[in-house]
Amino acid sequence: MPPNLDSSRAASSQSLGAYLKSARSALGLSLRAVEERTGKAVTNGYLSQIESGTVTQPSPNMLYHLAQVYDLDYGDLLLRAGHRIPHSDDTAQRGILAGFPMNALEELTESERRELLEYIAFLRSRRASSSR
Amino acid sequence: MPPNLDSSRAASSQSLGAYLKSARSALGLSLRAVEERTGKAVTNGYLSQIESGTVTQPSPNMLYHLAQVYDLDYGDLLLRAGHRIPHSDDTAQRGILAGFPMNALEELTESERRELLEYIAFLRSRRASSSR
DNA sequence: GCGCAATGCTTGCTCGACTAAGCAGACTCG
DNA sequence: CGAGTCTGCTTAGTCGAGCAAGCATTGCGC
Repeated sequence: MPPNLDSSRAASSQSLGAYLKSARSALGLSLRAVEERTGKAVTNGYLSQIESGTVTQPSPNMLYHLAQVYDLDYGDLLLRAGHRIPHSDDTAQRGILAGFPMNALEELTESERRELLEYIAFLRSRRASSSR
Repeated sequence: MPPNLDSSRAASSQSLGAYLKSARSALGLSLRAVEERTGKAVTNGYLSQIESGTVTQPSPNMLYHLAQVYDLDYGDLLLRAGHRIPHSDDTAQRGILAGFPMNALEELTESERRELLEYIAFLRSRRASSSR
């Protein structure tokens, strides 16, 4: 559960780093553990910069990954980073979860899920080494 | 109301510039007129870059100003620019299905996704053969 | 014709997000 | 005592957003 759901008028920009740091230590995760769980989307060095305030306004995408790992409210993080968030009404957001048969995942056990994540990480790392 | 509310299956990255350009010409505004109405937040040169596709991912703040001037849906612009938007109703939760961070799936390519499905099939078959 | 303002557009530059690679220190195990 | 690993952290460098200032063209009134 996100400790803070207030959202309208968040605690401005200053606290983002500290907020994320406390969230991480609350989960007892190392910088590299977080990097791992974001699928390398957020590197440990960069996370260190965010927490120390060297980087003050991470991109929405970065914040999204962190929100997932820490189980925090994404919109709240956006606000803390100084981004505007859309006025809530409906909003579509349809095609984002690229057509993937999600029910295929539901039956998996914990350990299987973990294996799967490792496999995804493998896919990602394989691609990372080839392109770019 | 935004002239275009279709949005399910957002055409993502490529169309943002053209979309904004048509929105502007629909209002009969010049680049500098828009710059003026955003309070200089979006300069005419930069807007030209966005419309031509030279800049592909303007920051949320820029998009917000444009949404204001053109009277477009801010969240929709965010999506078209490739930003994630918060699931407003409640919490991130949505991103995790059965304890599985779906965000891990989103960046995969078609072929990778297919590989992944095969791997899931393998997990399932392995379990089936053991017992249960 | 000559200005002159307004149009869209380009271009050199700054600045900050972000990466990749490394660092020193703390800890464990042989 | 190493050798290895894990921790947080730093730093040189790349990349792209965003700006200031200019460009060429069009169209107006004189």
